[in-house]
Amino acid sequence: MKATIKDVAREAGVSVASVSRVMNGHPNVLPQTRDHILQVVERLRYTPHLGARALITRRTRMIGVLLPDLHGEFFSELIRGIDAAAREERLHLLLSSAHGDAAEMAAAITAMHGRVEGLLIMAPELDASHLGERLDATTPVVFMNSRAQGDRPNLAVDGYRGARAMVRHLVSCGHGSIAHIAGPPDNFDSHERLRGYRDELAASLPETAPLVLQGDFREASGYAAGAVLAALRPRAAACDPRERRPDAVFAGNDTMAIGCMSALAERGVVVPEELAVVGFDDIPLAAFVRPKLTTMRADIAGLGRAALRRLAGVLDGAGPARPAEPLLPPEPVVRESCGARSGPRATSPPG
Amino acid sequence: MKATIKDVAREAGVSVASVSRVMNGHPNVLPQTRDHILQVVERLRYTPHLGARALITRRTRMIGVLLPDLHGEFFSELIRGIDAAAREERLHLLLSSAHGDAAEMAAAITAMHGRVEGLLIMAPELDASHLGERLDATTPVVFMNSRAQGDRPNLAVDGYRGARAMVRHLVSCGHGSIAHIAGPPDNFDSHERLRGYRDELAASLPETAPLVLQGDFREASGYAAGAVLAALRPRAAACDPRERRPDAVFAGNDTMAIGCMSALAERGVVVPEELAVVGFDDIPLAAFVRPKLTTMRADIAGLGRAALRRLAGVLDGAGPARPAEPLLPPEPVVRESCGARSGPRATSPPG
DNA sequence: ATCGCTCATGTAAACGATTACATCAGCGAA
DNA sequence: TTCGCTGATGTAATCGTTTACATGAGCGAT
Repeated sequence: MKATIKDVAREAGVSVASVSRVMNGHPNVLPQTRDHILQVVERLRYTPHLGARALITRRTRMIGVLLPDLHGEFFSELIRGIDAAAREERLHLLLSSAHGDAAEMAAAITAMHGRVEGLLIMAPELDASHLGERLDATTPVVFMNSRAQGDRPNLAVDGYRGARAMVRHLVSCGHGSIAHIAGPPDNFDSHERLRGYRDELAASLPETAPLVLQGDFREASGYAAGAVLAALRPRAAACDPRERRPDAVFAGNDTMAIGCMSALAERGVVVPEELAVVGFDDIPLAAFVRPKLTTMRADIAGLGRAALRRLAGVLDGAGPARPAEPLLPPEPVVRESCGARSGPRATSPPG
Repeated sequence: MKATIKDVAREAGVSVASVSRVMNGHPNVLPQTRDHILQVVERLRYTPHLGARALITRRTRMIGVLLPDLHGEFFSELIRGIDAAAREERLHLLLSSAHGDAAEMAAAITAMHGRVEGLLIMAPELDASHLGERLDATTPVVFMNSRAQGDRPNLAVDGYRGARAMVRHLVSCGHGSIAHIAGPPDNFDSHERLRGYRDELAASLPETAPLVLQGDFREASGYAAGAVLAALRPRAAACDPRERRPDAVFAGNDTMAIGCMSALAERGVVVPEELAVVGFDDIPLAAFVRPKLTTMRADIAGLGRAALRRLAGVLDGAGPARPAEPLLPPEPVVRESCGARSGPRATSPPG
């Protein structure tokens, strides 16, 4: 059995109060007493029981992190950011991932009561709005990349503006028809990026119809979409515009973009000359595929870091002020896969 | 302030014991009493304070996960496996990542005392052996991919055998000279894979000298290594064998392999015809790069899952028996980048 | 009526810390 | 000597639970 404060007190011939005082660095304890207690602490290998301490101080310094079923680099980057900030703030992370539905998430929240001081939640499911009711008003919560939850803080990358900027960039590269590989339906990020694609397309290329391929943010779905695109008639041979392959495809994230390029390469469709491909997120790997992927940098780690800092702020009494969080603006990083460097293409050859 | 068990008891006109009993599903409570209490619980939105419960039951159902500075998909896959198993075992995860040195890790362990019932530690630093002293003998620990720590359980992917198998495969593809891109020094995994490379090279290709390029498991270091390899003289033009480019390169992990291929493609070295490239881990992306990456499947998620189950086992009294854990055997997944499909090459053209 | 049993419920002692308050020694001033 | 102050230390309440044990009601057997 592990040593408790009582063991130390008995062994040192002092009261538990004194031990507590030296453990917490309080003044008003004789140097010799302190030294003696410290020796006993060392000898007994005493470590304070943080659970017991938390019970009375009402500070656990733990925060719960609830994440959906995230994949690949997005997940690691997010955690990396959160973890780094938590370290700075001397906070600990209770991680609970892979939440399918709101019910499961509610269960996880219950499981955290009395353990955490605050919650960091990423609930990209569009129907997660009734989740706000499940959490009592007393525990501070910061959302990430979620649909607005009442007036609770919500930090998000601005997928809508990012998507519009990306489509605009493709148009400026001379691409006259642009498809989109969407992320999972009912996902907030997918939704925003799709919405941005639609709106910018309508604004910049009003004569063309949107072409949306359904994906799920994973490699394989990007691959499948790539196969579909490869099967369409190249522009030159096109007759019915509906069977014509677009000039460019904007994937909802980098992972799908890479999957898509894989399918294209396999079928001999050369990127970007025959079909430009761009992504979203700027995962580390984006710079290391061939051709290098043009994408929107989302700074996912920064998002995690900012969210945790925000939460730490309200924990320290900065208060839940400023309910409307500014959306983090993603910025374009132009590499090769968009065809920008090969110069603008002819906009629309006849026939 | 949140409702406590006392509030419920008072409100329902019963004792705290009764409330506790219904909350824990004990028998011996009148159905009508139970129903009444349940109603009050609902009305007051009472949730048991798990910290307080843990204090007396001595079961927190939390386990601490200590990870080094992991990157990319390896990290996500590992967490995914751990998390899935934890969910099954109704355990919660206290995550602490990015531990540079043993001192920082010791601090993290202290910070977990009294919160967790057991520890899952990945300490690939070779000098982490004195870490065992830091943890008292009473808390169960399971290591992952670490150098053996006394007789504590240690689950690991067999990097040594995996590396040998991979080198053997390259040889069987007809490659007569093989380089290696090593992971970070002082890392257990790097070390094992490098050792496997060396030993198998000595066994299968005794006439050739090993060529080891230093990397750090990240994309950029693989890229740098690729640049070095591209600069070497192609086999045909070779004079001094030390300046001759090898036939194949075995990267310490997939991430570096992908970085390496990126550099090669950029410099016009075609994979696998001019230089075969293989990796290790089989991250999801490995199947979606061009050419598709041949690698050793490590089942990282499976490792995490197994480690957590093992820990749950000793928690439930299965005991710390069977100290020597079998190493998980990685298996080769042959795709395109090794040149296997293009048939065996001429082993050694004259000159 | 008494005994003894079962079963629902209540009382109070833990768990391991923190901390307000009490106590007490030492000491200088009146 | 006595008072009051200061500063070190001890006592005990407290945090929100669980649970061993006590209590007491109901009831069939004697």
